[in-house]
Amino acid sequence: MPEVPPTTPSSSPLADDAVAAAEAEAQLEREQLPEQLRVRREKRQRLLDAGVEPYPISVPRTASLAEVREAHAGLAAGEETDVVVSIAGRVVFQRGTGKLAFATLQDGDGTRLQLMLSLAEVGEEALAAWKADVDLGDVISATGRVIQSKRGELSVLASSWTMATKALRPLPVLHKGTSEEVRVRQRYVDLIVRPEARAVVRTRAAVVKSLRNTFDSLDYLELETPMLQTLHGGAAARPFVTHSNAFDIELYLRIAPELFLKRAVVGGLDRVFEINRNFRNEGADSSHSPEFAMLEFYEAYADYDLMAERTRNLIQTAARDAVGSTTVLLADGSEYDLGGTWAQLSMYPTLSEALGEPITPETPRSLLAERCDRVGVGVAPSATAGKLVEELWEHLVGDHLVAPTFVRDFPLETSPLVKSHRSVPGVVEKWDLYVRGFELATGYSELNDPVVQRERLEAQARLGAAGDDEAMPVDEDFLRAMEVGMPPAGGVGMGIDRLLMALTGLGIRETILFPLVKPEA
RNA sequence: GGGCCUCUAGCUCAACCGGCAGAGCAGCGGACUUUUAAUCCGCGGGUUGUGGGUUCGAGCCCCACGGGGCCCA
Repeated sequence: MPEVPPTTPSSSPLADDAVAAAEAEAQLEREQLPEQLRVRREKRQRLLDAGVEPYPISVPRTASLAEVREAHAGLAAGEETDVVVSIAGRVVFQRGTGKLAFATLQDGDGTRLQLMLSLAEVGEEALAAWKADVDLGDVISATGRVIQSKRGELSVLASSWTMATKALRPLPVLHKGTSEEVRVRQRYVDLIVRPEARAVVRTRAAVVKSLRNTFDSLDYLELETPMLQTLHGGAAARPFVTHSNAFDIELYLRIAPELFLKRAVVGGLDRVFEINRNFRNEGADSSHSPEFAMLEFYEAYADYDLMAERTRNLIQTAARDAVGSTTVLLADGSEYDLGGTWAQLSMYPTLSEALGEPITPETPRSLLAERCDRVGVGVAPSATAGKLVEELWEHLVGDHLVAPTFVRDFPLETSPLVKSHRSVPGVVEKWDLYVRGFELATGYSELNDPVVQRERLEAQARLGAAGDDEAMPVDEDFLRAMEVGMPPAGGVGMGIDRLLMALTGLGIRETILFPLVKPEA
């Protein structure tokens, strides 16, 4: 985008000196470039000096590499056609003889096609220019007949070629991978050299498309609710804080869309979903990213049982749409079965079994803290009895769940937005879906009694005042919406990145195209 | 937050007990009209992540810091 140039000309000797010094420094920097980068810059300049544009606005292209492959499958070795095509692609592999050069071109979808340049067909000048100017990584365009080489490789035999984009940096060795650091820092390189990296992007897009299709078939509306919020609510998490210049107030990047989606349900939007980013100012590891894609959906007149069914349907349909089966192949080569109905178990009974003694919502905090100590779970002084139950359960049971499992009926204190259980006192109608030992989704029968909701949020606010920096503040506008009345409803939150992890067996940073990484030194 | 592993040429990696920093690919120059990680001849390419320390001598040992990965909390 062109900037308006400054109106004051920099003609003072001082400014000129500064400009000269900057130029000298830039020159020095160029000279200190590694040889391979310098050589490519020199080639670019040589092209310009010869009147050849290294970055033309457009180049001839009448067919993608895949289209050429499709239209000419099954030619015999040595067979030539009269079909002339113009193709373009990145040079990923080169072989040359004196009067004949071969290059492998790669298209954006990973399709490759061989290009041949023979002295007889392309001419002396164009062949010499090819050898002098083209490096691995350049994008080029070529026009010529489709033929099958003597060794049986489908090829375009060039009658002319032109530079499409001169690459100034060499590609990594094609037949090794990229290092883990290059993968996350330079995904653009990773995508060129590693087919698996391209596949993840496509799988992710297919999954999201499938989710949208499923929602569409259920008459759900897709909404977009605020990412910049004046209060952070809807989850137990530390928010990122930012500042609005226009309003001169602190704002939070959202930790969850929940409180706004529920306002929408109050307004009569009975079936709504949102797929968008959440931000949590917490640790980053192989299953947590500070920004992550979240799906939340709410349905009036549904409860947590129906929402569990909806969730299973969404995931199994996404698996079939994105990878072709509910039995998925993981990155380590093992298979994982997401098909059929999934196990359901209840938190307090399974924890009681694991500990060998009955644990109920009435079990005193002191006993739970002692059991945490015994099994090596760290206890924060501010943690409630319910929090300790969850910690113990995760440690003793959750981490070991391999097959997809719904864990039901959570402690009340840790679930301030969930309705109390219809028959079991002291617990709420909430489930977590565990897949391969991690939490993939959570579902509620949503709390809609505004008086109880106020009590729960005020209890949260007291925890916050006592130092719990994950506690929610009281959101008066949300409570006002609840007072207007939300129909009975079920709701679910599911991490999109985690869903990709479940379908592929990859770490979260491999499922996110451009994950947040620390700046290079 | 804690533990373990890792950082060497553009890329992927070597370098024995602390003793002249190397290979393949890539690059540069040359030969070659059917190659498929072509082949053959020749050449260049390094602040060993950063800063300290020990030592006659440090890529290697010690300390601190930074980046990445894995495991745990």
